[in-house]
Amino acid sequence: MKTKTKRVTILEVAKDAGVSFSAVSKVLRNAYGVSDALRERVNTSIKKLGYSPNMAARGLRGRSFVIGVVFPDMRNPFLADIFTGISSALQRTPYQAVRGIAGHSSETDLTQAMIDMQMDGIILVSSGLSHEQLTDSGARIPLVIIGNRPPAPTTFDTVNNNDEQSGRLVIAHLAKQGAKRIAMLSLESPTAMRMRERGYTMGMEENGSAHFGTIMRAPKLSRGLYSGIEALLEKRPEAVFCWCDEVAFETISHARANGLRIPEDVAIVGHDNTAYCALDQNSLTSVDQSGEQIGLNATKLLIERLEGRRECEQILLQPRLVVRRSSTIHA
Amino acid sequence: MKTKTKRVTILEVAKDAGVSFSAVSKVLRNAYGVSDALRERVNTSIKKLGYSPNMAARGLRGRSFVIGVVFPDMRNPFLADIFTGISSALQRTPYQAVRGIAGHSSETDLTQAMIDMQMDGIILVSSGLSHEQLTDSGARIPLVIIGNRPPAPTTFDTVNNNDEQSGRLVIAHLAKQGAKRIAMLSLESPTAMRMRERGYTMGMEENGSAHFGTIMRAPKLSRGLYSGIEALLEKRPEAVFCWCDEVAFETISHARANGLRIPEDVAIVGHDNTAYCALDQNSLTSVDQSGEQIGLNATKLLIERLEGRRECEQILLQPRLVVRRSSTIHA
DNA sequence: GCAATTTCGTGCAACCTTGCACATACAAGG
DNA sequence: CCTTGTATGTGCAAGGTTGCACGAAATTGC
Repeated sequence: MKTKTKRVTILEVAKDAGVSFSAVSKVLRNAYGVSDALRERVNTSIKKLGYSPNMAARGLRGRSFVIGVVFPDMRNPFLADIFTGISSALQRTPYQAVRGIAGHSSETDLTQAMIDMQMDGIILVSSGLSHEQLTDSGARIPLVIIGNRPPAPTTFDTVNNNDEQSGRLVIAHLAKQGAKRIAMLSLESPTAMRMRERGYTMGMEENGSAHFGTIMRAPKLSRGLYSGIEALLEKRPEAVFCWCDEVAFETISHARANGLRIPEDVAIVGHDNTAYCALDQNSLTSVDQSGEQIGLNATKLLIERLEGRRECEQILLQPRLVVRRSSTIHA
Repeated sequence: MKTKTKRVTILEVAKDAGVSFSAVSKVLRNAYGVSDALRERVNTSIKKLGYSPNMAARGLRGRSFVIGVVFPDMRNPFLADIFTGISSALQRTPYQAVRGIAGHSSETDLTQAMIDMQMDGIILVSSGLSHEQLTDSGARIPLVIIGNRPPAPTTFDTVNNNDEQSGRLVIAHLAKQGAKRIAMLSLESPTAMRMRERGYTMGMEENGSAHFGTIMRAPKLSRGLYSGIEALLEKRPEAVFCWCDEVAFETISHARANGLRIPEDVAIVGHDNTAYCALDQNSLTSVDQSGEQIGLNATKLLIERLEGRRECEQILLQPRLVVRRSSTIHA
């Protein structure tokens, strides 16, 4: 009953094919010095026995061909877009992706765990880690950071949306429609938010309404925000710029519950242009930062790193505003 | 420049502590036969050198203490609830969780990859694999299935919502309000959906409106559904029961866009009671199947398995209807 | 005080793979 | 026919850990 089905190893394949196990290894790695005949024979045996290499053993010796992706949570659908990009970039490569979610275990723990599992490299999304911690991690393992733009990284690559531009786009759009009292709901942690706030502030200054510069920060994406939104709406802003769509949806909900019309009483703008924005009940204006592009680029950078690049690289992508009813004050 | 910072190994810890490396291993595994003094000394060295065991090497020999979780996609927030449950169940155990997303790579590939990575066990969520495939996988590695209820599993455990009950709850609720023409939007793949459909059908029969039993199935959660929803709404059902909240939100969007009032013209009910249901713009009636409980139970079962249990176990959780405005026809 | 038992540590094989150094065979060049 | 070269395959160490078998010392029993 306890048929703990022994794994088929490279050795058994070798025996079956009647060659040395080194030869099998060569075929697997398609290394130099194997005749077509041998390759054929080995491949047949592999298929016959249903062999697949043990990643742990492989990782112990050289590369594991597994890369880790660390997300801050799994509730934000924008992260799904990023992952789509990562997956498709990995499509024609020998690499596999594995994901971890911070939030429960800490980000440092998770990163360490991934190093322990012999991952070849890590993509860290919207990390709350300090510049110092990132530098440290980057020294230990090839690292690409998404959504966090420290001044001058020396040990890792970054891919970011131009968050400053995001903020300015939104404010410019709202200002053009006459809005002056524009509030922002932001987030404490990733430094990308600081950039977005900067864009907001600059936009407000250009707009001549710097006096209303109201930024409210939450520690992280969570339900607890509600009370903050309540308080914010009581100040009666003409518009609210939310750091992500999910918060914007909540803001819409709250505005409606308080009898405010959208966009007449309060215009609302989100960020990320996730799928739900297009739903009629939301019809949310949002800044599109193609998550897929971001994921794609990050993966490209990481693979380049793994192939040997040593200098750091930074990619900045340009956002694009998608206007919908939630901010179309004058229809 | 290429300071590929060598990992600290168990050997260096041993040297630092002035003991054999086997002794260090004993401390790590807190095995029998270590004095407090030695334990102390080793732990100090571990901390001093910042040592952490190499999981790959560990996995090569015995258990890796990593379990894999396979999700069908990462867009459904209900999965986040499940993961929360899994994480908290893992909290006080030595196990770590790692996640993979099917959809790009196939589920079988992913499962195989996890076996290759020496994971100790796997939790498979809403898998589309056949009973046969599951049985096969279960024979190779400890396996718990969530959201898929094959007749009589022999090699794996299952945790499920009572989906039949879900369907009946919904129909009973709608029927009580006088609805007769109730449609259902379902999904092809996991067998759990068949159960939910069964509940719907039984409910419709009890309700005396079996003649309208309209079930529309999509291959998987995706945008493409839209056309199907259009067609369905044209049949003018009094209510639509959607297999998950996301589809319900889309249905709401479509109904609104077509000038239908909710719930007067068409009532809408979702499933999973995800966070967005409570938003004012959705206010979606939904069946609550505590994802957290499901994740918790699945993890418990898996750990029991890893600790040696051999008989299969099946857990069935009872759902609960949460009524909101989207189905409150007579306010 | 000697044997028996317990407690604490050490030695070493095994896990499965990679990748280099090496052996063999066969062809071509002189 | 011997030398050199190339193509193909084999042998083996190494990688970091676990866990068992085994010594050595300390404790106990009588």
